[in-house]
Amino acid sequence: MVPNQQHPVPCTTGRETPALIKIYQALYRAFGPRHWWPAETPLEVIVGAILTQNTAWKNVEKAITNLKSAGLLELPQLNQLPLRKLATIIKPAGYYNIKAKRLRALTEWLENSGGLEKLTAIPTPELRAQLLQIHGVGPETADSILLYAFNRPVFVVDAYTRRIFSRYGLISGDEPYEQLKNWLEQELTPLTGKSISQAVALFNEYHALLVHLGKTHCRPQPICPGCPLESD
DNA sequence: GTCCAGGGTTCGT
DNA sequence: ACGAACCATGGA
Repeated sequence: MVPNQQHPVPCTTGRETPALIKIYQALYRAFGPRHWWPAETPLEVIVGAILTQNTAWKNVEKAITNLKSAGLLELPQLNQLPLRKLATIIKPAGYYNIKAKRLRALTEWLENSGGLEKLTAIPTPELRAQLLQIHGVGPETADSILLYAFNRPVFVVDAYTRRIFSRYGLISGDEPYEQLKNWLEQELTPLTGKSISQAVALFNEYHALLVHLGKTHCRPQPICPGCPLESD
């Protein structure tokens, strides 16, 4: 993965600090940098993005370990591996039959596009549109890939994002995906200065922090005991 | 045994 | 444009 070099603290000169930034700052103070996405290469990010669909990350790690130790976490090898074998190898991640097909759809796209390097030249809206065409790639998976594999400034909306922001009254929680994504990007982008890489760094860290809060405090039923956001 | 996890597709209304 | 069933493993 590409590290986020710039410390993603937005400039909040003028006016009152927006709630979205106060939440971000509270999370960053409480948890520190999350160093997302936990992967060594963009391809590993992409594979992980499919494998983690509605699945605990712990199980994804086992599948990725299997792929690595078999030397299959490279584009040509992964794309040529028979679907039956691929499904067997990623079994711990669950839904292994559909996920094998989804991985294949992605690696075929990568091969037909001339590899990850060529795709770097494509503008974000077009790249996002191409990703959404791929079978098994929905909005959240596409945006995870755009942000964490291609370093594009998109906000990844997931269940934790909805749960946490709605619990604090910022949203109702049942808004359409695109609406939430656009709102978050429009609210946060003006606070990130002019550089795109700063927006990338903020979106990267913010999503990672939301997931960490969600996993540790913000499950569906129980209410957050000792939630870091309560003391602000 | 039941519920949930870093979703998406398909098929009903 | 929504709602529900479906996919499947492993941990709590």
